[in-house]
Amino acid sequence: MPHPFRLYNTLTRKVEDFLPIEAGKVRLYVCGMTVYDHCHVGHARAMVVFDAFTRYLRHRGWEVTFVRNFTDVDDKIIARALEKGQDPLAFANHFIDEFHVEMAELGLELPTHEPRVSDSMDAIRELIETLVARGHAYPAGGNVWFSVTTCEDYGKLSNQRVDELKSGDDVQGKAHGSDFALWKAAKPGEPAWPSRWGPGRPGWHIECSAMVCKHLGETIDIHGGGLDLVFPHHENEIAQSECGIAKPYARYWMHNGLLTLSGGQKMGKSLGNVINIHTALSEFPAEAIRLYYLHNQYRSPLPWNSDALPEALTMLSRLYDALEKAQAMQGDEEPERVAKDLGEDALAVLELGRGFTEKFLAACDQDFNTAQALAHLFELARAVNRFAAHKKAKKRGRPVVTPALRAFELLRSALGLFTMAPNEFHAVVKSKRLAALGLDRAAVEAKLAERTRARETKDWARSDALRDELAALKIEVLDLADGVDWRVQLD
RNA sequence: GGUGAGGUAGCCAAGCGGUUAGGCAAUGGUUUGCAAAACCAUCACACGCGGGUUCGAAUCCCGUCCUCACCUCCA
Repeated sequence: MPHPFRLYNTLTRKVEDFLPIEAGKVRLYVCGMTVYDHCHVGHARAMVVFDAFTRYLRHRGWEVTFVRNFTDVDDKIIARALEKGQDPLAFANHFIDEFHVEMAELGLELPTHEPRVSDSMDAIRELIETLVARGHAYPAGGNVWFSVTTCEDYGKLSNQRVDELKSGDDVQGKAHGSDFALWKAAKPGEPAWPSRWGPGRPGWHIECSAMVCKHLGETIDIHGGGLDLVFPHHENEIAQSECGIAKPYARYWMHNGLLTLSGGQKMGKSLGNVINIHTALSEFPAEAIRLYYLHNQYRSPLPWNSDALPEALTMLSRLYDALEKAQAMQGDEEPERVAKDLGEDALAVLELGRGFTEKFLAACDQDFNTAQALAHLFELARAVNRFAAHKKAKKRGRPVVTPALRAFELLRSALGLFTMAPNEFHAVVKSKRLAALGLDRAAVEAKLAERTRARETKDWARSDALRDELAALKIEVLDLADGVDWRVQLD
């Protein structure tokens, strides 16, 4: 039996108990990319949030059907492709392929379905025909427009009133300034699909309505996307679908907050202030990026600056260090006995570990509050580190740290973090940071080896000089109890 | 102008009527050949401002000042 949870619903502006249409099942649709450019770190937030949310739901026992579309037929795609002398669909496909590679690298699971506009023409035309037949849409000069004034509760998601909207582009043939295109007549040289209104292509909003219906049914449980899609995109989807099928479209609307720059201004393609996810992934491990997104509540704006990823990596490294220490512990006694013998710190890590699952999932159950859920993990990690300083922890500590190890496993299955072994993680960090600074690994390791030789003969002057040289290259040397390690500075 | 979100210690950020959230930075300490990492302590009895309700408010109510987003393509 799946576990209940609560979710903020943009439609009602309240956190509500989630009630599924069909017991045990969640039908989730999330607006994906319009593929005319690279995926940036703002898009990636939405992708990671809904990937993590899906993992959490499945962990909680829900059967999730997750659909995320690609908009591969669109004005901007066509304009950009023709500018470069390329076929628009091939141009879009190129970015879809890149998106898949980057999302795999980011550690995303594939959605159940990834429909494309170009594959959904039948469903789109069918819905438009229904809307025309029902009097909610009208053809004019090869275009088909949706008539917002025929939709009684138009504006219910964004609380807009038709008569107060600034009127959009003044296109000939439109009956009302806020009417929007369902079908656009093709101009010469543009890709076109046949229809009873003449050759053309779908408008932006109709595709999602059609794909939702085709893959998930007439009414779905949760519709997600970025907060910037509330109006007009999601508002228009509701209008089209509810006028077309005369049933509610989506029961819960879940919107992720946007990435913001200094001063709170949002990051967006139109503002030209974006960082591609490819760039971030080349310099930081995927899980550091994931932690950056998930350490904030998904609805809050998330500030982006040059410290964001270094800070997230610092946090993640500390957590992996705790995991590594816990994994290194041995022993197979009764946990209570070990806790009794080794003192307060052992007892603390045992108790925090045992209480973790409940606290972690309770936070996720309350509007997917990963910020609070992760705070519990930091408490646990500190307890592990504190206990690890005990001189008998390594030999006998395993039993008291076993619940903590399970906590890290829970993070992997419920949020997609800690999917690597700690040594693997450290290796990834090193290679990405070296690449980010353009450093040569062999040269660094040669200097380190030379320094180790100097230390063996207690030639501290030489050893420290080499450490300074490495520091100048932004390499920090760590002399550990069982050898030498190093890392690349983050500032 | 319309609609919505928000203002929490140096910075970021949970909480939303009564128990130290958490992170990052900084400073001191333990440790170390010296460092780094880790741990401990401090910064932190903080909640835009002014009233009110309450035994009790960051949390509720009224007023007020700011910030951001959407209303045009945007995750």
